[in-house]
Amino acid sequence: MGNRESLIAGAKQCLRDIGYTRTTARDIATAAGVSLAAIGYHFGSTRELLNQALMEALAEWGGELATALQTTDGSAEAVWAAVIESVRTQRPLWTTQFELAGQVDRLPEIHDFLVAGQRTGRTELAGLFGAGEGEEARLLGGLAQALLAGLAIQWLIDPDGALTAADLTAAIKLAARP
Amino acid sequence: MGNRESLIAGAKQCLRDIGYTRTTARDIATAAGVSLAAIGYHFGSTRELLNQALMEALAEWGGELATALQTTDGSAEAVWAAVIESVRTQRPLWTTQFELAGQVDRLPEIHDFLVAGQRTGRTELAGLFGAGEGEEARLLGGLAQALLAGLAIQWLIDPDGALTAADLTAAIKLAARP
DNA sequence: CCGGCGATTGTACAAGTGTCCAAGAACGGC
DNA sequence: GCCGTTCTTGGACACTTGTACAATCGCCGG
Repeated sequence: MGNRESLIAGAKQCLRDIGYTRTTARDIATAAGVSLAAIGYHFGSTRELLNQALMEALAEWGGELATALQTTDGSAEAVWAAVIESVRTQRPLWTTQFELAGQVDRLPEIHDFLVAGQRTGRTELAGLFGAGEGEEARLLGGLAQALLAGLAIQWLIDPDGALTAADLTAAIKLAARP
Repeated sequence: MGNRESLIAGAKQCLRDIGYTRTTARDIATAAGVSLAAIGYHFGSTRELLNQALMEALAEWGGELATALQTTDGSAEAVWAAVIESVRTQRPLWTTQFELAGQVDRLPEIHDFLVAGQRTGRTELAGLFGAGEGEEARLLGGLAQALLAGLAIQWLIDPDGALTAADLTAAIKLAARP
C-alpha cells in the first residue's frame, strides 16, 4: 500500500477516533505510519486530504448503515432497533456525523457532503418503508430521517433515558391519535 | 460591568459565532474587550471560562426556546413551526448544540450539561403536549424531542428538502396507519 | 552501471495557542 | 496622605500546528 493510500486510511481512522475539526496533520501522519511531509506532497494540504477521506468515509459508513437497515424484517420497529444497535457499536461514527452537522455553517466545504448524504438517506429510508416515490415517499422518508437522527442523538447523549425501538413505535401510535 | 462579567458575555458571544471547540482565549478576550491575562485571573483557564459560559448559555437558550414553544396555540403543528422558526432565526445556537453533541465523548466535561438539557427538554415537551407524568409522558416527550432534533438538523443542513410543520403532522398520521 | 525522475523524509519556519509572571493601577479603610 | 488588597495588563514562555524546502531514496530504462 503506497503512502497515498496509507494517508487516506489514516485520515479515516482519525475521523473516527478524533473527529474532523480536531485531527491534526501529525495525527494523520502517525496513524498512517508515514512522514508528515507526505501529506503536502500527495494532497497539497491537510484539509484537502481530510475532505477526500471524509467523502469516502461518509459513503462507506452510509453504505454499511443502509445494508444493516435493509437486513431487518422491514418493520419500523426492527429498523429503529438496527439504528440503536448501530449507535451502540459505532459511536465514533455517529459523533463525527453530528460534529459535522455542527460545523455546517463554519466549514463550507463540507456542506455539500452533508446535503448529499441527507438526501440519499431520505430516499433510501422511504424505499425501505415501502413508499417508492411521490408525496407519500417524501413525507415518510423525511419523518424516518428525522426520527433516525433524533433517536441517535438520544442514544449518544443519554442512553438511560432514550427511547427504545418499541417505545418509539408505541409513541408514534400515541401521537397520531389526538 | 466588571471584567469577569465581560468575559462571560464575550465567551457566550464566541459560543454563538465560533462554536465551542474553535473559540480561542484571544477570541474571548477580544470579544470581551479585556486583556488576555484576565481569563487566567478570573477563571484559571480558558476551558473553565468556556464551560461556565456554556452552562449559562444553555440555560438561557433553553429558556428562550421553551417560552417560544409555550406561546403557541398548543397544537403539535404550531410547535413544529416554532421550532423551525427558531432554527431559521437562531442558526448559530443550533449549530453549536449539534457541535456539542458531536463532542460528547471527546470532551467529557460537557457531557453532564447535555444530559441535563436533554432531560429537562423532554419533560417540558411532554408537558407542552398535555401529558403530565407517567408512561405516556415519557413516550410523548421522547418522541417530541427526537422529532425536534431531527427537524432541526434537516433545516440546518438542507432547508430546501426539509419537512415543514404541516408535512411533519401529516407524516405522523401516515406512519401510524399501516 | 548510471542518469533521471517520482516518491519520501528530516527539518526548519512562521503563525497561533494557553498559561504564567512581574509590574503597575484602582480602590477602600484608616 | 498611606498602605494593603484586589484587579488588570503587557509581555514572555513553551508548545502545537500547517506548510515549505532541500536532501535523500528507490526504481527503471538505457
